[in-house]
Amino acid sequence: MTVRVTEVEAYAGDRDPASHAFRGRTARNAVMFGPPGHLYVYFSYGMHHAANIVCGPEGTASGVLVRAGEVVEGLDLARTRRGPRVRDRDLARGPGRLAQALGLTLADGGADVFADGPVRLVLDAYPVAQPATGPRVGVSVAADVPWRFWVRDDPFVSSYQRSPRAPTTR
DNA sequence: AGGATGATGAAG
DNA sequence: TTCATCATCCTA
Repeated sequence: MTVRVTEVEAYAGDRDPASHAFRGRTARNAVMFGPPGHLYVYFSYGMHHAANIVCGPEGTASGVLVRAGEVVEGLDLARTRRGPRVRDRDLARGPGRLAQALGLTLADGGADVFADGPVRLVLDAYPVAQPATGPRVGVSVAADVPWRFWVRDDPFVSSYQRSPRAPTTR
């Protein structure tokens, strides 16, 4: 299966209160402290997996959450994994959906995305000249940091930034 | 608008 | 050993 990534979020390890690695190394986030190019998969809300790619040098614990993409090859497999009622546009639109389409689970954590394995990251010089940026999804802390990046006007990005919830007074 | 559902980690 | 907290998605 091939997925064109359309949306990502950056997490800056110990300097980023929104990062899983902010409070130091644990069994779950240990991969993030390792060398870059490896998969950090976590399980959230009791039902969804989400995939990150470790991107800092060893010991730095930064990562990129792959939030959405377009399944451009292997649609049948993606449809099988996601279910018959899912529209093609929604096959990998969202972190949990993308992980499910790729068949990723906790067992895939630590995999090297630049080596032979369950997932491979290919840099094909796809030009994203002016990516849109904005605050990250679901993080209440460090909401001022625009570390979410997506392909502008691409239908295969998750829908949150289209309907940014108005600043609620609380 | 709200419920599901389980790993995780901090507290006790 | 509990318990609140989630870098969410689905159904209503």
